Amino acid sequence: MLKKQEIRYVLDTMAEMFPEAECELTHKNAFELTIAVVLSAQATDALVNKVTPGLFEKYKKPEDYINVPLEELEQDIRRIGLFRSKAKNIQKLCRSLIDNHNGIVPQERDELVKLAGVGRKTANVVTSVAFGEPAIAVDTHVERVSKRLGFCRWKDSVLEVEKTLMKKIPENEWSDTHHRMIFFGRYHCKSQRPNCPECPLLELCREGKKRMRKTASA
DNA sequence: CTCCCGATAT
DNA sequence: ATATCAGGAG
Repeated sequence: MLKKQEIRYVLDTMAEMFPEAECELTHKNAFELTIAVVLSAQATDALVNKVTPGLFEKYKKPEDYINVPLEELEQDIRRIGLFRSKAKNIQKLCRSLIDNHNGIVPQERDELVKLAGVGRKTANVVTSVAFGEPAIAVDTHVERVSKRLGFCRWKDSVLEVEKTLMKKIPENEWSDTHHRMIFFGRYHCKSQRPNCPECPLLELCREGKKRMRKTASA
């Protein structure tokens, strides 16, 4: 596990590597962001960003999503994958916004997670990115980076990972480091071919050193 | 836990 | 061919 001093070094190094890390899902408001994050489950941001421009041109308000047949919405998001469940969730989500929230995306995490298709991770993204609340959304990248680097234990659940990160990182740095960890995981500490040879954190990364030994002897 | 699912990288 | 992608519902 990383020591306090090492965590400071990791955070500073990531800040140097990705100084302008931010949400890469294109959106113009909280509603579009919510839809985009729901769509992004098990899909790349790049793919979602190919679909959402046309989608947001056609569907501007919650009413627009429920005023078309489910099959039509399914076809409009088909390329992203998991399209049947996502289309259904989006229509339920929009009905709930209209019925319970005056057509507006609520700011409270407790209310956000009640929406169809919105779990803890999506709620954290929305509160953080759209409403400026400190939060650490643990997605596949944050989880992988945290475990490889030793912020937490390999067996920890995503909720445990989030709790540990919140405890070990100052609250005013949550949102920035959250995005930097995503960039670090997406572009450097990748799942399939992590760039350990050029990693400035290799010396304190147990997983990285293990991988280097493996490739050296192969 | 399984299922949902197409696009892309390896 | 297979693994992975800003996960969540049942």
